[in-house]
Amino acid sequence: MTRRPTVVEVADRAGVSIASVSRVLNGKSARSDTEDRVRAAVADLGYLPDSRGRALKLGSTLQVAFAVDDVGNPVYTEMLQGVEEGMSGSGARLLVASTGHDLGDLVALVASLSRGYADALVISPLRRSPELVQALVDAPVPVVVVGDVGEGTPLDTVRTDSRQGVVIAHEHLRQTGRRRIAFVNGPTDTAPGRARRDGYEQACAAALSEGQSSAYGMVEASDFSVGAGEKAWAELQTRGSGRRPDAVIAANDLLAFGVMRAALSAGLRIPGQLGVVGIDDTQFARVFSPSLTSVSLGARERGRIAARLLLERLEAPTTPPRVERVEPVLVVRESSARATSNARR
Amino acid sequence: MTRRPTVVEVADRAGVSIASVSRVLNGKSARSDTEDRVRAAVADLGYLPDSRGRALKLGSTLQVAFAVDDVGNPVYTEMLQGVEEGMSGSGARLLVASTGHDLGDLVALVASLSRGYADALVISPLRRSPELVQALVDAPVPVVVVGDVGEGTPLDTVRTDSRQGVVIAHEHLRQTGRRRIAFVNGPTDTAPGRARRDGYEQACAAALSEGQSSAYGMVEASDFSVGAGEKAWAELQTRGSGRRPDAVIAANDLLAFGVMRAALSAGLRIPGQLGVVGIDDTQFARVFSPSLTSVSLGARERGRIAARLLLERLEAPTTPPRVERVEPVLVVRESSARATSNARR
DNA sequence: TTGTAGGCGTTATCAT
DNA sequence: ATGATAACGCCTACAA
Repeated sequence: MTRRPTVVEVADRAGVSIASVSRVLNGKSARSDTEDRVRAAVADLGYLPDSRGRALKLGSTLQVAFAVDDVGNPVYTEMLQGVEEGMSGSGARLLVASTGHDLGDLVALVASLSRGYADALVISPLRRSPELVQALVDAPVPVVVVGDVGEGTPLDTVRTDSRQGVVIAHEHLRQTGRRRIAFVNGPTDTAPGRARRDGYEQACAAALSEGQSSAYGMVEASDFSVGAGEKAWAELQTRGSGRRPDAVIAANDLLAFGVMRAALSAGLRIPGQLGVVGIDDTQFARVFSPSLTSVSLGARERGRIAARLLLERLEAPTTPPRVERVEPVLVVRESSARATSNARR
Repeated sequence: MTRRPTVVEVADRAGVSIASVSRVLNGKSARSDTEDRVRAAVADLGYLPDSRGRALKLGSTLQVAFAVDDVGNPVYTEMLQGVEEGMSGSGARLLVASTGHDLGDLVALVASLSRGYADALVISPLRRSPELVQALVDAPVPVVVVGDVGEGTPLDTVRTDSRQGVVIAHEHLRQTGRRRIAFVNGPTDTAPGRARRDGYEQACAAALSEGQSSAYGMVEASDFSVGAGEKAWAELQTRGSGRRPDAVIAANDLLAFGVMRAALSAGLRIPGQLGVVGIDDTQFARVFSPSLTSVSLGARERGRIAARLLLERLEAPTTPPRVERVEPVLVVRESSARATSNARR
């Protein structure tokens, strides 16, 4: 187990100076016989440039950090895959930080970027405190935010319109005949939670102005998980004016899965007695039985776009920040089919 | 946007030498007033040690690479979370490489570790070629393999017994009265594919020796995905001696979800007409409707153990390689309940 | 206890 | 076109 070769050994073996080795390896012009000898020496020794030396000298690491609240949520896995796709070919590696739910951790993470272990950051935060936004703006490396970070914040951003996503879901459910549409939201101290609540309120108001009363009420789950969705369903049972909702919009697919699981366990038929629509259109929405109608927010594409923005930002650090948008798209599946006559009790 | 401070600036401000700064920061003894002044300077300047300089000097990066075939498969997400848990507190960052399905990529990845961008590697390869095993053994950094890498390979390993997992699943299905048990396997050119096939054959043989004929046959899916599971179900329909299987063991949960989706779409009742058991016990097994009986292989725990082995290996590089085992555990849920009389046609 | 100086492996400047 | 040399930021003998 001998030490790894360095430029010095390569130079010795090729009979040239380390400067020539470096030049050849970095594609600067060199006499062809010099180049040949260097390449031969490199091949002989199995030399690979050390990324640590390189990082120190160049001040960049070819690493991008991806920070996310919960890698366990498939929507973030898909976003991760998008980022990976978007960066493939750039030679950059991906550093994944699942920050749990501690907001302080996130701020600390961003601050610690000034240790220089990543050239850039892609972050999709659930909660945005003023401190976090400030930390992102002040970050020592380029940052791309996937999500809502407030108008006018000078950061590259990939946005979608999840408020509108809820509106679309609501319209769809009304079109399938539902009139008592409940909303299972995530925590409203999160950006998506607020946006989606606004969407629900807007949709209910719109329905009312068309003479349709459709609001059943919102229940706020403790987080965006399956378990919280199950609890939210239970809570929904305790309220209500005697009548059950005939449809539920869930703020994301995990909550929707939880609602479906609880409702099906209680013996309800979906979509017969209960229509369900999720948000995110994660990979399991299609698979679940019944398959879940869901509003796609293009997680994978948002990841891809974030990566592209990042690469372009690294090329041109001074161009003004850009905002890219991905439109929500309703994907209709079984869980929201029109309640059939034989589904009536 | 001024440059980040370095030890030099800290030393200047504290009125000491850079050596003293370094010593204080690394917990070596120093006179208390020196220490105070250094700490004050550090705080004033918001100094954070540069990980690049540190990495070059110390020859280590505080980074661990985690390589996996498909981050889209929840079992690997869970393993990732386990690794993250196991490393928390070590201060190490996690570099995630989803290698797709190209084996050459994997070998290249391992080889590129000698660029020194990670101190260690946790890898859970689906396919193991002699080249890959050799690359792992020769890797310039400690490697922990989660999975089967062949007896006697001198590498830290976290194993489970997925062959036994299939046997357990088979026994369980027989106990619930099934007698025509099919096996939907993944590709048999993968290590898990082979182990699970062996388990199925062993289980069928054991049943036969007890006078129970239970073998329905194996179908090999093109990969370990939901879509492949759906196709495998279709293929299963084309064979068979007229009678349908009364149960399916799937080589992992994704395949099981695919089978369930296809079977339910075809109008079959689960578990009434078809019992289904998966492997991995991923987070959605509990959620699916009907919930999926699955053999847990402790993905998260294996990740945690891998991280522990790694940290211990970094402490003591010369101790002999170790093998840790996680036992398969059957988690019984709805999809394999005994076929009830009203479920008979 | 503290400071000086050297080196980790690389790239880049500046002579030649 | 090439080579000697100086950085990048950090840690750590070694000397004082």
